[in-house]
Amino acid sequence: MNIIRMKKEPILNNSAICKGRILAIKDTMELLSGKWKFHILGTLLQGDKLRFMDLLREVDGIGAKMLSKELQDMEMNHLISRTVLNTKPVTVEYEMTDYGKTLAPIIDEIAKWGTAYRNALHNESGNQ
Amino acid sequence: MNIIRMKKEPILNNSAICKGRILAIKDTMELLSGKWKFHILGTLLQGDKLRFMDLLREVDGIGAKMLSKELQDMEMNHLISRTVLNTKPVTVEYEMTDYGKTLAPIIDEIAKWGTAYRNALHNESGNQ
DNA sequence: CAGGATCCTTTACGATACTG
DNA sequence: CAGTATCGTAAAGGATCCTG
Repeated sequence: MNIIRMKKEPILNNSAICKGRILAIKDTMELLSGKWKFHILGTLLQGDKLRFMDLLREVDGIGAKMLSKELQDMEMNHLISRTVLNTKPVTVEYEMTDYGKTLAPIIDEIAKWGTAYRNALHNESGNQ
Repeated sequence: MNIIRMKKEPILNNSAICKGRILAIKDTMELLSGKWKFHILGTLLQGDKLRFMDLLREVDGIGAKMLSKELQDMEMNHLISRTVLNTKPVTVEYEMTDYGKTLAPIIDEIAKWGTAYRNALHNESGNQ
């Protein structure tokens, strides 16, 4: 016996109106999740090639394991590139890809916000 | 004997030039860390007040526990406000504070990037 | 409805060693 | 130098039940 099921469309209430935007945010943050991605990207975006040890020093507080993992992660997503040089011992350079550089506006906004508003907490008025 | 020491300035190589910027990024991300903050903020920024259950539905995938925790966290940082209404049973509304709304440019950039570039991965040229 | 309490599983993260 | 391996802690995340 074939029971015909009403093809129940997903309810499109107000919630769904700007769903694309929310999906876009989710998508982006999937690439940038984790405690260190923005920090690393901010560092790589301000100059050029950096070696592993450079990053270990510049990204304050990160350990080798996390740095390694985050770099691999972002390399897989084509945000940064990894170049091994024929020196001895080997030198490895990391830098932003062109694709990764398109993240600059995001990082810039974050840096700008941090500069402008972090101190705003001090003179808290009745800002609720 | 006074040995005149060259007043060795702390080495200001490229690393230190934009240190403030990096600190600003770290600061900002401290407020926005976690898997769900951007998602929740993006949702709250696109409309007005939302109740707990609304957010539970809109923020796709989050559970009650995490939502509760993230909301408390952001309320503590004055990014959002929580209002309890005298209904029965109680209604609780969340919305962005004026301070929280200053995050809009960041969220916008993230949403914009997600919309523009998430599909870029499909037609990968030799972008390396 | 808006959550908190409890329990349990899975990642995330960190410190310390060790290798090519 | 540029990592990996190993181990241990902390936080994320889910399920279920409970309360005002």
